Amino acid sequence: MMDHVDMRIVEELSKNSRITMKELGERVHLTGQAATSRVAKLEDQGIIKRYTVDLDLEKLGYVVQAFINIWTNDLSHQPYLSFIRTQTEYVIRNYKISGDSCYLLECRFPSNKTMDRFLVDLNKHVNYKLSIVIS
Amino acid sequence: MMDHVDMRIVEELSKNSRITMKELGERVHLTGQAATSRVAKLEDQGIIKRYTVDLDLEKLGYVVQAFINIWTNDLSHQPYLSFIRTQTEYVIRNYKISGDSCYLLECRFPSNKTMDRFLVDLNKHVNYKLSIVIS
DNA sequence: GTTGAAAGACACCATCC
DNA sequence: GGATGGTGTCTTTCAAC
Repeated sequence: MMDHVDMRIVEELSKNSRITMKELGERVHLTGQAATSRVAKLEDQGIIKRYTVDLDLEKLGYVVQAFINIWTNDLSHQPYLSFIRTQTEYVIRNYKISGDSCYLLECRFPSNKTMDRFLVDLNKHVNYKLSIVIS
Repeated sequence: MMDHVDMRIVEELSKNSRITMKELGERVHLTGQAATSRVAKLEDQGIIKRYTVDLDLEKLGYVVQAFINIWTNDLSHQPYLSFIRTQTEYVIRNYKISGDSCYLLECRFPSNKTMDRFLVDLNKHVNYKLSIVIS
């Protein structure tokens, strides 16, 4: 499926996904057209899911970043899962994990005040342990 | 600094960073030139850090994804920090966090065997608690 | 921030190896 | 699978408003 050239392509696109296909081709010693068709295949296979940007969350006004471990004794996790689906502004990702806790929730908040409000609401559904990201 | 149009631009580029400036302009009701200059400003301000891709790690052969909480009693964290800098293939991100543990390490591995080797080496520098990502 | 026009670069197509 | 050549589109850089 993936050969070394595909690996190099994925690597280069991770570094800068807005380069032209011609430029990408040169970096992996291919013509632009060959690069284009390989990238199209990677997209079709779902290996490349989407093209996106790395943003500076602090500069965007999200001053607080946090990881929140989630515990719940309920057999159904639906109340929790429904709740976080309503909080897309603050929730970056929600991982189901093995180990002590049930989920690991990655969040960002514009202030401690909004985080506090979020945690109060979260606490209606589950127990949690908060870890603030320092760097 | 950031107005609503800039917010919309960042939003659209998050969804697809490979659209043309003309297309981006249309989506936020601007001309291509105006979109280009706004994006250039966002890049200069460091709000847009880089253009990248979302990859399917499983399809790339990284079958195991894990979060690892790190504890250390050493005053200097340098041995640990030096170690993870040598493990760029497996380490996605390393967060310094508040709370119980010192760091939260996000990793991916092509197999349980490679993860085990990593953990054995990691254990020479710090104590850890492993959480495997299920979904 | 918009419009318009120029040159250059790129993407996409079919065709070929 | 990859390379070549032609056409239409986009980008870039001016200008003036």
